[in-house]
Amino acid sequence: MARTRIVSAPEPTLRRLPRYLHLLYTLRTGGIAEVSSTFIASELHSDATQVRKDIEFTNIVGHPKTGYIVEELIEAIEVFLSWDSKNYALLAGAGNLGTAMLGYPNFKKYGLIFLAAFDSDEKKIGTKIHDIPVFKMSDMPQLVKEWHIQTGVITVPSQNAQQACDLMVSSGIRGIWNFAPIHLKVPAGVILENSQVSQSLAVLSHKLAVQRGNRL
Amino acid sequence: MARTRIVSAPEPTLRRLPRYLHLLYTLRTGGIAEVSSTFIASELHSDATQVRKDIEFTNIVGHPKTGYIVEELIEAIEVFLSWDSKNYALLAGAGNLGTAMLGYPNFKKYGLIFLAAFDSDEKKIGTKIHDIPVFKMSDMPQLVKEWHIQTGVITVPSQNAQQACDLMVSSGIRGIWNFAPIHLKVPAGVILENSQVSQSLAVLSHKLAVQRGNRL
DNA sequence: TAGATTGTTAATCGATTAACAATC
DNA sequence: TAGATTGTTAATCGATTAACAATC
Repeated sequence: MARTRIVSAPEPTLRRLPRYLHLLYTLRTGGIAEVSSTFIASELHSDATQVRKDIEFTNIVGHPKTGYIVEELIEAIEVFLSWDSKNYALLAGAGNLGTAMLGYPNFKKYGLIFLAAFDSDEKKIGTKIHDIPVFKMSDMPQLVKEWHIQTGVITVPSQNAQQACDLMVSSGIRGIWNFAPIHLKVPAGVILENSQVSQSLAVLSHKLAVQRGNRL
Repeated sequence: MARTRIVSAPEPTLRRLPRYLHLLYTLRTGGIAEVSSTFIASELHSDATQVRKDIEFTNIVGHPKTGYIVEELIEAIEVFLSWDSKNYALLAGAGNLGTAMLGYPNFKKYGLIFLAAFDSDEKKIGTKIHDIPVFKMSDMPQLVKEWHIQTGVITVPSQNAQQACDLMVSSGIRGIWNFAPIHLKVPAGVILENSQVSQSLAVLSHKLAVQRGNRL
């Protein structure tokens, strides 16, 4: 079976696709089989042309008058985001945030499967958190190879983040998802994605301040 | 003292400012008093002109040849993001993620202070999580007024998120920080910021897939 | 001074939005 | 058919990047 070559899309598109997907899941649950870009746009306070442009990247074709088949669209977006196949992951830093990540039920939907956690705390090593075994840091290189882990999640404190990152890189991790509020240095070829709550909070608290200022 | 009116900035700028701030904290800890846009750009793999443009929004003025005073810049960014003043918050949904949020030590730096958590689980109501008391949902309107809470964090499951959101809005919450993977409807005037891990993961897993495709 | 840096204007780039023929 | 929608080209918008005079 010829698999269509996945080409890259602009980041804004990549960030919007999960929003469409969540809406489509709701529609499917409601037994709705077809959906138009107009409807998606009005539900998400977006623009119909933008929705169509975004959908185009997934190589799906719609039908004039009726729109897109919900089931087809779901599958196309899942394939495009690579959420249809398993993405084995490890996590470094089994603290509050790390524990929450290991127990987050939605990751399975996104193909992300945690096989191992790593921590430097002796008391945690050898235990299981949400059914995932915790290992000592030095076990990482071996387990990455044995279990074909390609994604590493960093939930250690800032001051240990670069060290954890370096260990992941030297272990053979291909993509790093960083939750520590610090800029990590990675070699070319390793993909780094920062998910920093501080960025999101900055937008919210600044907007709140502007709003307060406007009502003075 | 005349306080400069805070004007809005583009979202990309707002998202970059915390990155500068984290670097500046590191510099301050290292005893460095001055920094140039060139240096910040090279450290963060960014562009010096962009750094200067971003900094301009904070109304700080630099010095030719030497750059900016680290201490001044830190304060200006903190003021601009409104991280210098207290932002009282509540959280709805004291599960795995909610518990992690309540215990996240960095929020204090960003001015975010949790005064109350809300949950529908009888067993959690009346207890404390990371020193923050857990109330029943129906107590929300009264506590928001009494404690002047203006920010609400949503960490409930998707199917309960809109309900939690509506309760926050009717209680008088001005800004909502949503972690549920669903599109929330809020009235005009209420600020909604989505911090959805799925968006960040979409970027990472798609890039990983493209990289894999390129090496076939 | 010479040279590094800022502040700012102009040029470029890329994403969003508008317009509309093709389709069913 | 009439009318709603797609797919796509063109126009607009806004952010990024380049260029450079002013500054110390």
